Amino acid sequence: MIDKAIQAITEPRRRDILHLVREGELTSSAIASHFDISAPAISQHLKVLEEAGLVVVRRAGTKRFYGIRREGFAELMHYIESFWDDSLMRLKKAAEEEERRKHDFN
Amino acid sequence: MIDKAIQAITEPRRRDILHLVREGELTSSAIASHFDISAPAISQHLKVLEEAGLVVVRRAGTKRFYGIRREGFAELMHYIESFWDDSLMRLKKAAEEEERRKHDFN
DNA sequence: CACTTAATTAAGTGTATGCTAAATTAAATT
DNA sequence: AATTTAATTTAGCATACACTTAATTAAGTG
Repeated sequence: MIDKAIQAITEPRRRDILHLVREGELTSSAIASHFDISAPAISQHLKVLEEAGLVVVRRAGTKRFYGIRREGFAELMHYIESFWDDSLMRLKKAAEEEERRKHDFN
Repeated sequence: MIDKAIQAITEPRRRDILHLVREGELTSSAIASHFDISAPAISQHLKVLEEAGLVVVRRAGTKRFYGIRREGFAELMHYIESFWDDSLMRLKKAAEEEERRKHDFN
């Protein structure tokens, strides 16, 4: 799932879509009106975002309202964080090691 | 830069490379030995990661040591966080609103 | 039940991207 | 200076992906 989420946010227009729906639910056509690409193109992007777990759909009659899915972003953040945390810890240890060596030589 | 960083972590092999160098600096060939693709392919991936600001190179003789660049991941995290925070705040407000309505009706 | 509205799925096309093998760069060794 | 080692750049190819238009689905509405 994390793979799909990362894949999904690669495309700049999909990130733009996420920025739009972050403000609140929007229909497919409302989203499309903000771009100069066709409605099907938007629909395809929304499908990718949905499959990545970054948006959710709520159907109401012929309309479909798209909104952000928090859990998806949480997963994404944790993934990035894992790199951050590990490398941070390693750097911390390296710094401490360096500090220790300094004391030994002086 | 954030665009390049996101673009960079899209490719699964590049994420694998990041996992490897997260443990500590590695040469291009050391990294290549973990994969079944050619050395040039790895080199190209490393270039993408470097241009995205996610790794740094340290040259030593004919060798080049690749290591993680924390700042790059920090940027990435902040970007993801921005979606998270905004939508979280919105949901918090929505929950409070719901709570208020409950009280009004009971 | 035909028609409109909202959206998606399908088919086809051009560009971007990851791979390979071959050529090239650059530093160290003999 | 020639050779070896480490890595990159180049050129070419195959696939993935974002778009388009046309066709299809599905839920109201006259």
